Amino acid sequence: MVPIERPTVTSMTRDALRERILRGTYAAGEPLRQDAIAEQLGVSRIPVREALRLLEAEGLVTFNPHRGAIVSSLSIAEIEELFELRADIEGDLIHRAVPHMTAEHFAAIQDVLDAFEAALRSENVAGWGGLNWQFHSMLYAPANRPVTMGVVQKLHQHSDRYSRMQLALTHGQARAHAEHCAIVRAARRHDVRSAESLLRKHIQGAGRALVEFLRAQQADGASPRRARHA
Amino acid sequence: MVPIERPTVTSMTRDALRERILRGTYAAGEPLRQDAIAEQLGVSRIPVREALRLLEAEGLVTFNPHRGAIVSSLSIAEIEELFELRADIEGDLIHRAVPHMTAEHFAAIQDVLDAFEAALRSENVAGWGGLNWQFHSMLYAPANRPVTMGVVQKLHQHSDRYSRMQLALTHGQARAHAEHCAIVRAARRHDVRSAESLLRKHIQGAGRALVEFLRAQQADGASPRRARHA
DNA sequence: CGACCGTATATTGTATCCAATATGCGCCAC
DNA sequence: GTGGCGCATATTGGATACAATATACGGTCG
Repeated sequence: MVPIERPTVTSMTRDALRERILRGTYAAGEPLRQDAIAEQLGVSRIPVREALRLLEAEGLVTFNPHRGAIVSSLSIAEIEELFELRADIEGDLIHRAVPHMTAEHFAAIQDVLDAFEAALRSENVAGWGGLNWQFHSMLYAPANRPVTMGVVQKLHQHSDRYSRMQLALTHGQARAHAEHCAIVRAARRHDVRSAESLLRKHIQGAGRALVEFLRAQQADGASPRRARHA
Repeated sequence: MVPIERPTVTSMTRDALRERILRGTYAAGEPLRQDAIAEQLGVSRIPVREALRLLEAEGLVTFNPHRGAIVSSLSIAEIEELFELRADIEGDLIHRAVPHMTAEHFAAIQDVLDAFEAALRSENVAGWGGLNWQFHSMLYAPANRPVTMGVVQKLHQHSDRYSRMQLALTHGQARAHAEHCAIVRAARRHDVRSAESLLRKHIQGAGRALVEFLRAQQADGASPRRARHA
């Protein structure tokens, strides 16, 4: 049994800010003025500061002492690395998970896949990020590797932020969904090697597509202000 | 050029608390009363709270809404997993790093090794943790993988906490030092496979020794209060 | 005699207020 | 005219004070 979520102003502020950063409402490199945010959300600055610190921990925000927080951004090289790292770690996870998968696991995974397809049809971009993580985490859950899962969740947080824009613009969601289904089919056959290989290709492919997209965008001269992540 | 460190009360509080947790002054599962800490350090509760949040991000403490923070602890299974994960990620890092190592890298690494040996002789347990991370991070730096390095640093933070007690009590430091030297020798030969293999064994061995140590300690009935990490 | 409910206390969560620091502009000297 | 110094302002960092929530104890009812 999991303890019920008891929301505090800080946690709600954190969620609100995270959503805005992920949606791109606050662009990368943009400064996050504490009092402005506090006023917008109708709270005091204290929970805003704590929320920003939490987001710093998640890597979404970077603090400069006495100068405030900015939306952190990764260089294209770092994004590339991020997806390579994910492919490695998650490949290992699914490798460990597949042998332990039961009918219940597959049923739960199928539910998420269905929800994903529904979101795809209704073009619900916002819901996509959450469902994607749900899918991946359920896929790895049978591996029973809580520490690794914690790491992966943070990496996902980062990559989702960039994935969202790319997928929304290039119709990558349909492809992602198809690849998800293929991975699950391999897992159902208990074909460990195929499942791992498909997953790795899935992640690497998404990374490559994203990097390509970003390079093209950058070449357009639409270079937003740069602000490197500490 | 790296921006100079501009200390704030929050960051100093964070460092003080981290040191205490790492040293074991605050045992695992122990509740961290904000006002008590604030009074001890002669600051108000605000920086204490922020420091605790930062440490939460590092995984050293766990927050329970309205019930406060406790020193987080990992189960033995999780510690085992932690070291396996480290072996995987760091193995990959050194694999990438060795081909790019230059004479300057080796010189810098040798300095750390020497400092390590000095610390070993003077039985400076406190300095050990920092030097160990310095050694490992310099070993991986030529791989130029900043995102992965960030992940690894956090994993080290965790494992160092447990390593310290084990190494201090079982004279594992000498062995660790010898293994470090062997890894560097392989790297100097540009023998990628050996370096990676030695590193993996180094980490896995440390993990196994630690787990053994913890199991023995636990069997002694000296089981401290359990408080699982969320 | 036991279980449940209410209140009292301790602790965290949040707001308001003050201090310290960074940035930008204008003035002055050279 | 240009470079540097100093003040003004905006913004964050920190302290104090207050509100909300959780735990524990004791009383009461079944």
